[in-house]
Amino acid sequence: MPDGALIVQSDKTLLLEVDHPAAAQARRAIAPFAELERSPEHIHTYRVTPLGLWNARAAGHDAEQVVHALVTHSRYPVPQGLLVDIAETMDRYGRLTLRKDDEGQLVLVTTDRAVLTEVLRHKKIKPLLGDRVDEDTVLVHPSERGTLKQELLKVGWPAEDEAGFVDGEAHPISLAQDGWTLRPYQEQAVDGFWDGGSGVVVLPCGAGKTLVGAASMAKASATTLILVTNTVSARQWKDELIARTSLTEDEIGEYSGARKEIRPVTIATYQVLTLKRKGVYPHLELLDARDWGLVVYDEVHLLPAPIFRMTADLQARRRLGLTATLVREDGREGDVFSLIGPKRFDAPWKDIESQGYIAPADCVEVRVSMSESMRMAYATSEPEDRYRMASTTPAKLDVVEALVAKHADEPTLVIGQYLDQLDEVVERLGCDLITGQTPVKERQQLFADFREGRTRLLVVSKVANFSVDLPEATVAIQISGTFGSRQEEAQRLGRVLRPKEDGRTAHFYTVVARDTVDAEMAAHRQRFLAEQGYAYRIIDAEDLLER
DNA sequence: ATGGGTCCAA
DNA sequence: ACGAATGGACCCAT
Repeated sequence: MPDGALIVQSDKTLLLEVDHPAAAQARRAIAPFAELERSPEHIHTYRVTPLGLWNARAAGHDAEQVVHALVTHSRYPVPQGLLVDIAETMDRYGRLTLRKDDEGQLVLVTTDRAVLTEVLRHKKIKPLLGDRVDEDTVLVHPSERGTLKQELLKVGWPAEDEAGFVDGEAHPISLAQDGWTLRPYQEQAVDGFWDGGSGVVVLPCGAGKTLVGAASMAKASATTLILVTNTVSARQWKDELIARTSLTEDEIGEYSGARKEIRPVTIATYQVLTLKRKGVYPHLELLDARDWGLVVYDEVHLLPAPIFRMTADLQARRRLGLTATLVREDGREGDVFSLIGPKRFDAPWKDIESQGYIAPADCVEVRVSMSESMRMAYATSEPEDRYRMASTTPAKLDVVEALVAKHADEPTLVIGQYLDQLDEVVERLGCDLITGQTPVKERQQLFADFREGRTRLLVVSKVANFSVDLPEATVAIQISGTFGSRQEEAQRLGRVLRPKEDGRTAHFYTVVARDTVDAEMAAHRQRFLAEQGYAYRIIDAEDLLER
């Protein structure tokens, strides 16, 4: 009898039977190269993509390992064509290599003349290349190093970049030696990045990405430019660097709208760099203000498009990308691969959980039925109004109340996207509310009340996605969210995953209106977490309310 | 110089 | 395809 957990199909999809005893093992085996596409209750669908295979390749996996993973877990004989295809795709990475020749010139060399000939014929690639040195070698203008990698990836011949980096201006940085050490996975992440030279480290929220950055800076011991999404995060980086490294306050500069300090370590917001005036970028000078030895990109999944363009010109500098999820809602994963670098380290959330660094989580989707009148209104409404209508159905309020009562003595966050809906929750439950309009002072006060246990229930809007100083909770109840955003889901779950002193399980609820677009979007959002091995339980609101 | 408020882009 | 939050510019008051 065939009994693997996977069904491997020739269209490059993999079907994983979730309740199979070896499902977890199979999921782990395919995670390095397959992306989860759909995750309903029983069968999850993964897709094998070229980018996934190349990331696996860059991480040191070879085709043999990928094939082995499939063959081991497959229920039926694996289609031969697929195996051939996988081997061929993986083999495409590294046929072309960027490196420095003996005279120090940047060249593209190949182990396969036909490939070089093929790419030379591409209209977009030809102009990026200089004279042909010999049959297997062609000159590359240093300024086209990034663009060339982007274009080569697009035509399916991603180049391995071994051209190395400038050291940049040296600056002594060491990790503080006062009774703490990097966690093993952080150490591995730093080594993975350093050996690769540039690329992306993927770690869950709260797993200490900043420390991976700090340790990489210590390894480089060079002037460093750190790019972050917002000013709160900039301040956090600064505090953390002062606490955990030999760096002092006056060695770290802030380059934002308010300040324009350029110091050996400079922390800048993406926005200030992307600011455009009459068609030019006035703050681009920052990138050349110093001979940076390392550029750190925080939250790579949010990297704005203009930064990609600027990064194309920074290919000679070491680049470290940090993120909780490589998924981008705009599909520019390929540009992250070409311009920042391949994935160098990736710790599945479940692995970090089993080591006790993040709390175990119980994820539940609660399905509520809309009232008859709401259903009629929904059925006759314009498609553009439907999402909001379903998301904000008043029936959700009863569920929130019941869940809050069920976890009466635990710190609980209610998270939603529509301010009116949040007002209703506050009215019903009589608790505090934090939105974008809440002044910073008041926010900090409310955060402090919650953190120190004076209040146990807090309703928050989308600020929850951004604000780094949101206190930890053990229960999060999500009542509405951005159109199926996977990374939002990841952020929000991250909010409750700080390990609890007593090893307690965190609870993550998503309240969804049955038979509506709300439910569809929820399914889409949950894809990322399912990929990380979190199983959603689905329960009926009616069952919850009876008890 | 610093802190607040309003407006705007994406 | 939407509503909400953001950082930054600009302006004004100390």
